[in-house]
Amino acid sequence: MVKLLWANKYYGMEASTEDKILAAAKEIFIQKGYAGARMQEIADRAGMNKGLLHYYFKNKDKLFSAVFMEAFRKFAPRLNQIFEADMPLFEKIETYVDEYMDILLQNPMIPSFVIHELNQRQEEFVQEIMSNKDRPNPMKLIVQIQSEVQKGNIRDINPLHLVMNMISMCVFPFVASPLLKQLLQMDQKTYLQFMELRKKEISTFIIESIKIKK
Amino acid sequence: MVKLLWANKYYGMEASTEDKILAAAKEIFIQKGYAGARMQEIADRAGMNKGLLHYYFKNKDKLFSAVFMEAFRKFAPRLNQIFEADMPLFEKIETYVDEYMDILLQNPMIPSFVIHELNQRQEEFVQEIMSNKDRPNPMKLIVQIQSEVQKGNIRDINPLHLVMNMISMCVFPFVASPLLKQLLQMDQKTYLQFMELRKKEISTFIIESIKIKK
DNA sequence: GTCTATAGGTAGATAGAC
DNA sequence: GTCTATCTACCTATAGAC
Repeated sequence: MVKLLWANKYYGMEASTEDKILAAAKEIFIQKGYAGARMQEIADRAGMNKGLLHYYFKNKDKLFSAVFMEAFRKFAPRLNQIFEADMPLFEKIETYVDEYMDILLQNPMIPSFVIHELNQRQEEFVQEIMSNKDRPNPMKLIVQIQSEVQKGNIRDINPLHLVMNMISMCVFPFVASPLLKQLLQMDQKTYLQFMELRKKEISTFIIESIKIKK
Repeated sequence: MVKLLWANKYYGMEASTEDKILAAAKEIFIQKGYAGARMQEIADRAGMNKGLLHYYFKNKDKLFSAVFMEAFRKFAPRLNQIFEADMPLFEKIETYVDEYMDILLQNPMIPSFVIHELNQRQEEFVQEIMSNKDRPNPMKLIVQIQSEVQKGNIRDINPLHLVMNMISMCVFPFVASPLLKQLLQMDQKTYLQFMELRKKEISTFIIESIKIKK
């Protein structure tokens, strides 16, 4: 029988064993990291026996890879679409921040997971991951910024730093959320509301910094 | 015999066993995290037997705590000094960015270590850490920004977001360095040079964003 | 204080019944 | 495909010699 991927989600069919494993593994790996995750805990979370994990994914490494690549690919496609869109710069910045923050609000723990696991591994591994076609690739945006600088439409700024600023201001509050929540004395709900308002703040902050003063 | 802490550093005396353990544990824990670190590997790095680690620090948890608290405290004191300094806002921003980036360049792996370990643990643990007198505390800076807004010396901006922007732009490039290095096709040395130049870029970026247009 | 040896527990992975 | 039982390796921690 050909399994339709969307069937489980849209028609209330019980998830396949493989999907249950992946869902459980995602939770545990993202929360505890590769080294801290236990196959037993993933099996418990999936409501099944440990042996089944090995039946479906052979070993911990392969199960982890499946989870990691899915997490890694969650961000790039939509962002690359924006990076490469044919759109005025200020509008593109606003769109980028809005959509990036939306994806982050829906997947708040993925960035720290991906970053930590990339930190753990050798440069060769990172190179392999980043040669994937689904990697983030801001080159088109960098060229567009350079062009706007040359035309005198924005102040003289190094495009690499501008892009790094954009990414940093969006992602860091999610990566460091336990620290920042405690620092600002906010609970989880308040912090998420704060992030929602932050979309507008970041866009304004960037545009005010680069626009030419009249 | 009273041991002088600076003796080992300034007079070339051989480091004490305890200091050797701490130095080795720092390397391993920061590189691999608590869950990924092995007592055996720390002992090997320190050039001694595993049993000695337990003799000096009782267990893995206590050794980790010693390393973690030292790492955590590395940043706060100097930054709090700047946060609370009696200094014009723009000058304070420049000083903050300069000095923060310097500490980061000297300790590039500590932020991802601290952030990951705080992510792993319960809110109670984070609260305990953050009630420490050596915690980062930007309250004075936030008040100062609010005051400058009210006086009309800078544009109307939410001080919490401004502070979050400052921290994000400084720290994130270190936390996500494997990813960003690969994205920008830089080797380690080039990336560090890029970070050195970034000091000026960040200060300018912030000040251009908040200053009143003439 | 420092070492070797080992206890005691837990992890990933496999074998084999159903 | 799914379960139980178990193997083997490894990890933390301790015991005890020197």
